[in-house]
Amino acid sequence: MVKGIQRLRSARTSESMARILDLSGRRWALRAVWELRVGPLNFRALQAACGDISPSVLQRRLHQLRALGVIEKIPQLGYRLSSSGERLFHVLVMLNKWSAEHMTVTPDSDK
Amino acid sequence: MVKGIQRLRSARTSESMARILDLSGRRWALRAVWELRVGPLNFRALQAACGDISPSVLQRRLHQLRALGVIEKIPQLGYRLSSSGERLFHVLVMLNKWSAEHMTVTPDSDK
DNA sequence: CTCAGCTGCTACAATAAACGAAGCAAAATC
DNA sequence: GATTTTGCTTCGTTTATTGTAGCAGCTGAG
Repeated sequence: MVKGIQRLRSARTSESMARILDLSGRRWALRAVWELRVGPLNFRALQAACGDISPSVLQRRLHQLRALGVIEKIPQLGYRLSSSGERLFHVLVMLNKWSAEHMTVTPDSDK
Repeated sequence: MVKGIQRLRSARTSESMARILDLSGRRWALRAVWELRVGPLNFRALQAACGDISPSVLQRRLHQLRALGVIEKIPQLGYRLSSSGERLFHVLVMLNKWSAEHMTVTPDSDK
């Protein structure tokens, strides 16, 4: 293996980037944000939108997303994206676009 | 709770979107892509870049990312982003931007 | 008012995923 | 040829996710 070359490039991952990448790496986190794109959803509707995920995980994710200010709980309607969440949603729109362009032909295996 | 309203809005999540959201929901998946932004990294360098994650998870993620055509293994240098991966990286650039703008002031709790 | 149904959650046992340390064979370097 | 580096694999432990059940509070119908 060519030596040294791996260490020369840098530009460290920022703290804030590491944080959302971490949250994103938890199951259903981004999916929940994505499902809220249509407008406020209550707990059970959101649960259903994500494909009937376990309420315990959903509850946990909602707490975490609220802690980050991505979503907010509103009295009569359940949960909705905050303005920060709306912007995160914009990113997901790009991800959606990407997925449409690059994941059409892959019924690939896992392992 | 206001009745019925939850069911009126729709626009289902596409299959392809559900797929990357699922992969994204696995730990270190996006982080690995992000770390490869600087250029090819070999296994151990990538492992280190992600903060010395477990090699077993990394190995699994690399397989999954390769299965999706996001990264590719190159003979002497290890792993690098494919052209598809580069585009996914563009999405992550936006996520990075978002994180810089919206995660500066939150040393928030989890649960 | 009363009752059934819906709601937001919580509890908990079971399964799956991630961790982390150790190690190994092959390739690169010395 | 010995040593180091590399890409993994294995495996026992910890942590996360699942799925089912259930409960207390609110809501709307009668």
